[in-house]
Amino acid sequence: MATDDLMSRALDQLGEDAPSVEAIHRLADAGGAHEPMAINEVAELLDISPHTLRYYERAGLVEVARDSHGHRVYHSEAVRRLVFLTRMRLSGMPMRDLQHYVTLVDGGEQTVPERLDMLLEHRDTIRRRIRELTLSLTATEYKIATYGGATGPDALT
Amino acid sequence: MATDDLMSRALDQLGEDAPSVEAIHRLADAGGAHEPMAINEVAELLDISPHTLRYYERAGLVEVARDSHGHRVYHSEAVRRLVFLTRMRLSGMPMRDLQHYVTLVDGGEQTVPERLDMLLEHRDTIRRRIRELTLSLTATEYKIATYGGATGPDALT
DNA sequence: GCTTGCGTTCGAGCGCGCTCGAAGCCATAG
DNA sequence: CTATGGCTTCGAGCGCGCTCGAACGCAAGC
Repeated sequence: MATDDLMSRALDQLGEDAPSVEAIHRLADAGGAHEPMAINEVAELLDISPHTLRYYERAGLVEVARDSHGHRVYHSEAVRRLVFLTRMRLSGMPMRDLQHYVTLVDGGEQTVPERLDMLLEHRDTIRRRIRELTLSLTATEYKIATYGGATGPDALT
Repeated sequence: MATDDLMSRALDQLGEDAPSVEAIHRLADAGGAHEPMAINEVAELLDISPHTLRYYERAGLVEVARDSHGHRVYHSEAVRRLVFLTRMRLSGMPMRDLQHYVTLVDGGEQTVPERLDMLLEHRDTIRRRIRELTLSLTATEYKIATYGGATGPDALT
């Protein structure tokens, strides 16, 4: 009984925003070439503030070129890296780990195995988190469904 | 193609830990009666520290009785509330909101509609977060799968 | 020529959610 | 009888990830 509920709910979550299309679109974005961009454009693209972009640069996550006026110019390589970084941040990877990751990237091909390890571990972390949230979702929906029955089986107040 | 992948992955997430059983178990826990418990027992039950339990109490989230020595005694009502609170915290509800929620509970039956509103909104927040994480998971798995092809379509470095 | 506006650097500050330390009380073990 | 250990209160401190403010530069528009 509950298993079916959980299954259909999971499918609802995946279905509600036509996510496969969006996912493909984002992946395409990540791989595509960009014209050099100004900080505000990148900020809007990634939905973060220019402050945060400067912060990431200070933190050593990405190198950004300057134009003749000292203004930041984000080339496609920087943009692609930032797309990756913001996705990792959004999914909960700590700054620390991202800093370590980029030092690995700078370390060349021989660090590929360790980079893969990090990604595999992060994948598992995301999966755990999704399961955790799915449980909380189930509990919340249960409480919503049974609310008002103070004498009922909820009493979860 | 991608849709099928996403579906089966979602089902995997739900299936990996026999979650329906666990969910039912937790819900049962939440509704069941407990003997009065000491702070350490509650901490272990909820997998949080005694420090955090005292902090929640100071924050006004729960009232806890004392024994003759001034030590905390968690009756089943307090435990049930803490089960709920920690589940909400785990799923990302801010302390602020929980504080507001418990003041509503203290406000009596007439606050039930607002409480329900909060739960509905939180449910939507959890759903959004799950979708967000599912997207990041897809991207991470894609990167893992295509890693090493520096000339390939990934270039997500 | 001056204002407006967007960029720059740097360090400091903030909001959140804990987490800890100091000082003290009480009870049981040796 | 004393020491050990676990509880108490209280306020302070911390780690994270931004977020902001001050002081300044340059360039296009009126």
